[in-house]
Amino acid sequence: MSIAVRLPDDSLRQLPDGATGADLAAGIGTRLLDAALAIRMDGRLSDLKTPLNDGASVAIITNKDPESLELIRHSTAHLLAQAVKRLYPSARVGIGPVIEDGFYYDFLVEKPFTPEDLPIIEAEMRKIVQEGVEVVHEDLGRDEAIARFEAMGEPLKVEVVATIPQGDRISGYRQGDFYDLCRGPHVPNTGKLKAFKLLSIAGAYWKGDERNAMLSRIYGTAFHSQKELEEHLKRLEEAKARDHRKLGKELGLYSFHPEAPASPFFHPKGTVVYNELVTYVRELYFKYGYSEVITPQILDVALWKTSGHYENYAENMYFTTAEEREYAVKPMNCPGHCLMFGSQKHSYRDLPIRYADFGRLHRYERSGVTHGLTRVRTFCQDDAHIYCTPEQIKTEMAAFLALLKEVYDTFGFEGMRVALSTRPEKRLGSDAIWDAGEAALGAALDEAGMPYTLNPGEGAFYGPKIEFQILDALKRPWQLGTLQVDYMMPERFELAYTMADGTEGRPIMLHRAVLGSLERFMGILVEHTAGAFPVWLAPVQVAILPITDRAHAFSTEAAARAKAQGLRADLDLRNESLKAKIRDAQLAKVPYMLVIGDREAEAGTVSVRHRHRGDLGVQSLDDFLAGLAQESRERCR
RNA sequence: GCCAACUUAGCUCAGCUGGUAGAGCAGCUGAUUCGUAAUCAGCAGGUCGCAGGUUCGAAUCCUGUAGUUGGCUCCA
Repeated sequence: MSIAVRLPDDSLRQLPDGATGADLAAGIGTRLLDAALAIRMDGRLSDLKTPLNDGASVAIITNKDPESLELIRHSTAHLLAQAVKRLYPSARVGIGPVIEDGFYYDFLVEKPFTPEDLPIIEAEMRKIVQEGVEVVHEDLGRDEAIARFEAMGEPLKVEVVATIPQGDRISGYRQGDFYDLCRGPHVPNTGKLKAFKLLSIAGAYWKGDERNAMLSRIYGTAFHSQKELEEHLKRLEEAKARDHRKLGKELGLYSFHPEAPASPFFHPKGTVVYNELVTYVRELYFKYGYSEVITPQILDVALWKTSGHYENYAENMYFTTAEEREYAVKPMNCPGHCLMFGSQKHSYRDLPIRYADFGRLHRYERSGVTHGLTRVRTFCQDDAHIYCTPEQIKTEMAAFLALLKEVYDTFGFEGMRVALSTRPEKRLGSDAIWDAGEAALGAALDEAGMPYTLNPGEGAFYGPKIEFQILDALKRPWQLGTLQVDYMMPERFELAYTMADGTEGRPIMLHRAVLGSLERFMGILVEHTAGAFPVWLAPVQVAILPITDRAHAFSTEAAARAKAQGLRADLDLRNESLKAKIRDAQLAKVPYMLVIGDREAEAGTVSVRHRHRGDLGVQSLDDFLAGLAQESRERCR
């Protein structure tokens, strides 16, 4: 008996019955057998030693195939578990999946791991690699699997087996003294795992649920080669160097204080950036027909009961009492806007009405989840609420998309992705209303030709939302903009407008933001630009550096003239060498430096240096200032 | 909130197993007047996050507390 399989180049190959992927690879060449990690049979990844089916299409997976990276990481996770079990026999294993840039494995241990354990575990892993332990697949019956893991004293694995749907195949893998429940596939031998590193320790709840036991998680990563691993570690370093918390401190932008946990203090330089962002958004509001409003910070709880926040959002709100009356600090602007809308009669001719509000919001976030500027307890949004008729949703949405694209283009954010978040468990309103809202957003996206993914259950309590995600300079994704339809709040506040036939209609409310929170946006922007803001945002746009005090008079004049044009100039009259002044300006990431010595002071010129492009030569002060003003005005990147 | 780690001068960090706190940079003073990433010298600066405890003695050990950091299912 023999079988035939089809190779990727469409050739057929005859093999004896029962032959495996390894046999196939060996038949083609010993070097291929050596490089082989797994096979893909009829589109499905499988172990190298899987028996081949007659007539199947089979490809040998090696390091060159993209799917092999995941394979290696998964097998490295197992290698980690094996090493841990050898070193700490009492440890119970949880799960060990592959994640974005590596893998993790969770363990139930009496004493959590410490960072000092990592090198020890890693050394044991290398030992197992040296041993070249064979990794063997085994099919298991459900009862057999449960019995086996019970016998092994692995309660978490037993629990996992119980969650595997009836009818699914259950399989285990043996590698020497270690046995694990796993879907696979895996590399055939631990000797194939060459480049890996354990990175960190973290506590993690079993199944991510805080009611469950806390496990000790070890994160690691693996690559095909040491070189790729090192490159990856270098990228991590780069990201660390751009960390907005570090740069914010170094550049004097903002600080945090225990007196106001997770609440930023913007220093003068950070405030310049912040205000420039607001100015920019204001200009766009003018262009796109928004009206800015100002609303109170603290409002009676009665309002929050009307809006539904009291029932659905109270755990994120701050409360306060005065004269025995209970108030809440606003976590959102929308209820205030509804009061304003409702205070006047509106005609269909007035709609849409777009209220924009930079009001300061406070939201209580659990202490463990705050993070620098990106997750804070007080912030402002470039927030606006659009009251419109049902027919106007589509045009409003199209206009919003145009606004969004304009803004993201200004900052150089690319790779926009869109997600539609649907009804959460905790919500207001009937299913019919949610059906309508989700359908309206979906249809609007379809009409705009924007592909999107679904985030089931991630919507706001008052309505579904669209979230817009971009990629920064390091290709990391960030969610910025959002657009939400809300039928509920107009209903609860009994908002109305007079329709053409004289009867009353209920407006639809759209919640939307482009930058999202200004605080968070600033953090993202610091990382995106590595702190080197474009001229229009730079706290100091030009540093004026006299070489000797003979040049002080002209330098002072240059600074005054820059200031007269609305430019932010810093005059460095310190008794320091030019080199030192340049170094300080470079470290402060000032876009332009003007070197002024005797020659320049004499001729009324400046020697221009750019923070990235270096010495740009001499030009007249007027020409330089005109160019700088233009670069700032046009918001060049 | 939970698990773990961290918290020493304005900043970045030393300070071994407990024996009365140190550097660089920044700051201040003075000298130097200099051409594209740090001129030199001197001075000053900390009740070691906070509160208890152990000890003859605590930055160091223990307990509590605050803040920060890494995480808390991209499902065997």
